[in-house]
Amino acid sequence: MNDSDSKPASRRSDATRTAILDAARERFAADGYERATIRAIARDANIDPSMVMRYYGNKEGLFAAAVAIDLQMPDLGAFPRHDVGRALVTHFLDMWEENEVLTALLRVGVTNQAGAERMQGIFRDQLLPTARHVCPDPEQVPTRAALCATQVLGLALTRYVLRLPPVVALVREEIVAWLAPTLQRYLTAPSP
Amino acid sequence: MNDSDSKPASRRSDATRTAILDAARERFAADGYERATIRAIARDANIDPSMVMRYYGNKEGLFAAAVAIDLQMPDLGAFPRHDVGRALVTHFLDMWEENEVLTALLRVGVTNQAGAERMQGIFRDQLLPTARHVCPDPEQVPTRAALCATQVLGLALTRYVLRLPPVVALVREEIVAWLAPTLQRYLTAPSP
DNA sequence: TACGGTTGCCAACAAGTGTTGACCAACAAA
DNA sequence: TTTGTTGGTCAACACTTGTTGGCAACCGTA
Repeated sequence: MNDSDSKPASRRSDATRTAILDAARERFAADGYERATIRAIARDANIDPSMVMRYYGNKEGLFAAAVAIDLQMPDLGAFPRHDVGRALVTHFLDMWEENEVLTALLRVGVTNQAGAERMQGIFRDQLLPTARHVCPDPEQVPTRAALCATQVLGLALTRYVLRLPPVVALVREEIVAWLAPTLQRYLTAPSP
Repeated sequence: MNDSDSKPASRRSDATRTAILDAARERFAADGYERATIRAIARDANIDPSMVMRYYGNKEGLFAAAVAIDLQMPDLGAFPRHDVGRALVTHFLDMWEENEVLTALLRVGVTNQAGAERMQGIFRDQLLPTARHVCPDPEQVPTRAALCATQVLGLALTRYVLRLPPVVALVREEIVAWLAPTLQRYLTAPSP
């Protein structure tokens, strides 16, 4: 342990490490925290369960390593003001459909305290700063960003987790057309 | 087992039975399906775990008995057409805050297949028929009801489960003021 | 009184969990 | 070669889970 930062220093076991992370992401996304067992993850990664412990300490450490979220929020200030709602929806749809990690975090956030706190952190560090660039009154930023979160997470919940049939049936363009005005209003409309 | 229906036929053990159900509701709401253990529920109800099995067969039976949801949906046709959005939000806020069962079902729906299917059933049998009374085009009813579900469940998720601070901080009037127009549009506005 | 059913507790089972330590094979540096 | 480090497996640990069957106390009825 001489290189404690900046240099990953490729190890011979890197393949195994990433195999574990991949399997973990998949299992956490499909089963949630409790039902995603270390044994099942190890089986998916074709290694022994004890390797998971060696490389990631314990189950919480594995989860922390597997689920690292970067929303890659765009600069909403760069869009025409009347278009930020649409920009937000499309961005979130992109994120969510290319990346099972978001579903994993949502599932875990519901059953696990640490997961819930992680979601709070992502909201605070990634969504809030973005909203700051479009909201008129800085004092209203948390409220408006929170309202956007309710709508976006509600869509993710019903579409990717609960799978309500009519929500699953919606095509991308419909979602954008319906949700964009909602987010637009939450972000920029005068406070009611 | 001679009275298989209609007459509850009060038993001496009724107090225990309802104590179990109460404890079960609380635990399912707080912990979700997997982490709400029968032992913990029995401890809360001050009885032996084996009693739970005797009265409710198994854990799934207990969940089915504990979580029976009646949304008590109002007849939206009785409201002025421009007011159905507001009526929906206030009704759901009432339901959700007086009744921990809804939070229980939401938590379980995320981690348990049977729970998810139960939510789909509630949507189909209780929300859909209500929406039918306000939507112009019957063909659009599922879509519009589904959109309402995304917003309402998103609020419940972020407020009662994830507890995002700015969502928790919202007072009832703010929620109504912000969400009513959204639901109103999802229900009655012309399809975009 | 005796008796059958109900209510309840206790102890145990089998299975599955996260986690640990002993042990072996391959490799790299000396 | 020898030595030390790394990657990996195996078997077991301590514990928790849902679930079961036996047994004692109580009840209303006959």
